[in-house]
Amino acid sequence: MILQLNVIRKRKLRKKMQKYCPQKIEVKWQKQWEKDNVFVAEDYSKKPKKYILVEFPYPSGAGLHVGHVRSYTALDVMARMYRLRGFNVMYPIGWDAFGLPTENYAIKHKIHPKIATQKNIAIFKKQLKSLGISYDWSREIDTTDPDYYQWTQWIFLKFFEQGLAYKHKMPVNWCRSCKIVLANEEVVDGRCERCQGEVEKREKEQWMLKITAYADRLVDDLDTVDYLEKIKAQQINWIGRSEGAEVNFEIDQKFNYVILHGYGATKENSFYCWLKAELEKRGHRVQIPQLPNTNNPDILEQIEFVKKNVKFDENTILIAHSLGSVVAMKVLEGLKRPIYKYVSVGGFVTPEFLDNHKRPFVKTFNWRYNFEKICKKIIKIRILRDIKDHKIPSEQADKIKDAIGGKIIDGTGTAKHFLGKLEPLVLEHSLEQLKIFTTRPDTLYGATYMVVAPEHEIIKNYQVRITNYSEVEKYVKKAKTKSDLERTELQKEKTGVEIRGFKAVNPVNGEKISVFVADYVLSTYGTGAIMAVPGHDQRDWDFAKKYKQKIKTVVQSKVASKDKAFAGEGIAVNSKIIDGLETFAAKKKITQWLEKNNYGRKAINYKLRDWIFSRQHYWGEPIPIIHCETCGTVPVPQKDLPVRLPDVKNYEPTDTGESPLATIKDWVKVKCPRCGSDAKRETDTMPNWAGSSWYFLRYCDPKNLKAFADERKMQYWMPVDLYNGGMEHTTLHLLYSRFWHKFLYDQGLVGTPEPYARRTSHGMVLAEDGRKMSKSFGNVINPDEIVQNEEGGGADTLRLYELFMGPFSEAIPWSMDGIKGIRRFLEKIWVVYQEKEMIKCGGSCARVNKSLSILLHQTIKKVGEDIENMNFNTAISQMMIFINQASQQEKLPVGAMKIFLILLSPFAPHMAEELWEKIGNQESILKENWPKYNSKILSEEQINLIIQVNGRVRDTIKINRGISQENAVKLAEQSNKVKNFINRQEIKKVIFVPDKVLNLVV
RNA sequence: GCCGGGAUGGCGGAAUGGUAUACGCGUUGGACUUAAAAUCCAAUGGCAUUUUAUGCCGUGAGGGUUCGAGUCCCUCUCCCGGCACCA
Repeated sequence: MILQLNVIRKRKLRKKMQKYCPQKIEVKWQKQWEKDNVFVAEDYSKKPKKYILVEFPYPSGAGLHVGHVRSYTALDVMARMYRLRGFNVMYPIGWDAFGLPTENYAIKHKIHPKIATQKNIAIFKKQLKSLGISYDWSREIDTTDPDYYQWTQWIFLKFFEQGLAYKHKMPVNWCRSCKIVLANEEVVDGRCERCQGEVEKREKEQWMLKITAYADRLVDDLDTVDYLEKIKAQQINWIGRSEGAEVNFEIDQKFNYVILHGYGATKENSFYCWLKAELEKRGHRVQIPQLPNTNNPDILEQIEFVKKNVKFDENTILIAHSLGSVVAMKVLEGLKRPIYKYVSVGGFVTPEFLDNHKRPFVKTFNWRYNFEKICKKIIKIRILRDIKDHKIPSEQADKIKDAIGGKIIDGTGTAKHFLGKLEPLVLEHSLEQLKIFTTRPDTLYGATYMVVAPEHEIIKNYQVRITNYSEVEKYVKKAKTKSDLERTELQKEKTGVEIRGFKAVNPVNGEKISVFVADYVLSTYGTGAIMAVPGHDQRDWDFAKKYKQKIKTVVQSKVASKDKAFAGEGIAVNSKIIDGLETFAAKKKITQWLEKNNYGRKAINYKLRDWIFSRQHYWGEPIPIIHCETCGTVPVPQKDLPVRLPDVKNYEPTDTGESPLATIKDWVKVKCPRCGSDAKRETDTMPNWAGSSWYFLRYCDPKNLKAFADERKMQYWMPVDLYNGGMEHTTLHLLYSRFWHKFLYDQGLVGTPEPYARRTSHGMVLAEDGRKMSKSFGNVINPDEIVQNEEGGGADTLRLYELFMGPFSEAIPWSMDGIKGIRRFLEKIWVVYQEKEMIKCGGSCARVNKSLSILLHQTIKKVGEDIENMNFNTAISQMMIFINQASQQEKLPVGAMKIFLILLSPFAPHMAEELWEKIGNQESILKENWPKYNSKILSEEQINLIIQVNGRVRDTIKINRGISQENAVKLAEQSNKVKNFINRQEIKKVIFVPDKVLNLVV
């Protein structure tokens, strides 16, 4: 009878039950949420803030990828949970829309990239909304919006003001097919990251950002943030800091030195005496003409004097201090044949001193030069600047460099204005030396030859001294025409040519050693020259064997081998001053020795290069700079920002490598903001990485017209509490944005040194065949297909599946069968909530169903903890366990089932809302609180105590938690199974882990 | 070569030093059905057995620590990711 009644009741319920139609309920709730503005983050709310961020997408024509969905839903689950836990959550989204794919699309289809971008954004937006992700759409940003990119330009100008954005002529990576300069980061295995085309080297003037100035802090500050270990490791690896020493090897050539003193100085005063002595000690010839009227100089008189009394030739090195540099330049101007080197020590070219009034000669001097002529008279130029100089403004060095070229060496004199009794910097640059970098200064005694890169300046500079120049030149030319790809592909066999005509001197033992040119030495790392220690470096060993150079052992090894270099650490041998020392101590001691004797110093080198910031393309932020013939490089004044991208007929880059902007004459032509004369705009644009380097700040205050973001708002929201993105951005975007943020921090514009408190990465979603999803393989899954599939899909199904497929940070192949399982799970929930009888439990669900209640609290605990640790897959498993048990009950306590819906709501928000409504709630589930678990209920669970004999499981007994060891042993001894194994032997030892295991050792 | 992370059923994967294989997929059997699909129930690491219950073996390989090891230590193999002639 009762049975029959149940059947009738069930049938009635079945009639009432609706089919699960995800499409219907999902759209319904999405509209509702939008209407109620439920996901808008409130500035300055009293609730604790939580800034959750995902990398904003590039709105490509291909639409949303299932990989995007994985990252976005994962963080959506977190955002939704934190809201339920009472946090003021900001979860924003926007568009990183400048860049090549859109430009290429524009070229192909003759559509303005702005229009293509807007179209793509609309598609992405629709797709994202169909997933029910709880973004705060009111903070949407677009990097291509002039209101946005004016601030990208503004920040660039800050870099420029601080000297961290500079123009530099350099060999750059040039992609032949994209016709674009690539950053080092965009070259993968010598090929263009985008088109796989070959990359060649071209000399070009480029805008650079001085990220190397932040290298140390970018490494060190990783200790202050919570990033996945592998992300930290990759960043450290990429920056590639190595500590070692710089060592100078003197060249064994003799030179004729001429020293021109400065204002008020004499031939005998200290500065020159020490230098003369040092140079003569080394066998060089030194002349110091005493300039006439040193306290009241007349420039013409001094020039005539020098011309008359000094003989210049191709071996002359001219060192001029202070006012001597003015005389020197004038003398050089009039020379017939070039000298070798000019060293300006605290020199200047225009009459701007810090103590102008004390200098009567300022007015009498002729300050006009013919720089072109001067340039032709010098092969090598060094400009030494004392950054603490009290007489000469530091811009003077830059002015000399602008006028005649050369290299500025910044340093501090032992006394101001390089007037000390021995100035190491002056000595170092007066001498002719090869500077090298090594991480193993302890092997210096084992250096038996040296190698310079084909690009090294010594080759050009020493043309007249190199006896086999044509052979060397041939090798260099060949090496330079090789692309990076060719150079690395042919790396097996090392090649090189000995440079004849001079030798280098090993400072520790005075040995004269040969210098080679070889392309296994890179011009871009260290100093472009190395000391070769074939005994302890495999590359040098290979080269030495081929070119028959000596191999010396200077570090003792236990694993001595005749056909391999020993590169490990050990005891120094055959190394006079460091013999017997361990590597670490040996390095320290020899470095100290080098420093003391002016042969070198401790040094740090980085693999990281400065960031090439120019692109010769249309679809990017114009670099806000104006070139004026009289004023030079002038920043666009802030009131003229943004520099808008003009419309152009043709988006293709020009064959000269200039941006298409260069073809718009009206746009390029502009008045100089400083002097008002005709000037030209910079036509290069910024790389794709610019806009994304600061976008997380703009979300704090997306509509601000007066600043990139309001200080107080940033104070409230920053730093980002959780930032998730792909591993592929670890060395590019992540590093760049940390760099920008640190720079802004130094400028006092943001409040924290690091932008992201925690950084995680999602694993890639692979295709079912285990390969990458790609159009060319035809294995791409479109999320729309899943969302719109009525029978087996829906947004909730897709969301859950993407999180259930495997550990969040690992790459997992897609599985259509896996989706089926998730949809079944959702259907099961649907059925449980409609078919089962819900019992009111008046505060205690445990009274209605104790075991389900215990399971519920286990589930509350596990789901909450798992979400925080991003173990979404196991959180979902736990919910499945709960539903499986619930589905086997006739009657369910309604309180427990409500709580379960709250747990489910971050994962399957639409279903949770719908069922929440169906079981009779008026208000949205979003207004609920995240449940807390009750540890008392958890402790009431009966557990299986494992009984082991000699460490092997023999039985389990059901017990209440908290059983004592005594009682446990008593119970165990009653078990027949256990008795058999004890077999009347004596129990020697009892190991008892409460509530887990009892081990009897016999 | 260097740096990181891995290796667990037929598959995706779970396991604070304490019952290895949770959860899902698949497979097999059963129920429902004229039938199929869907759904529901049950079984599902291997081997052995005159005791169907019990034993033994099992987390890439080999050693070790421990009452007890997928988990810790040492050696090695393979796979994935990053860097790479970086001195």
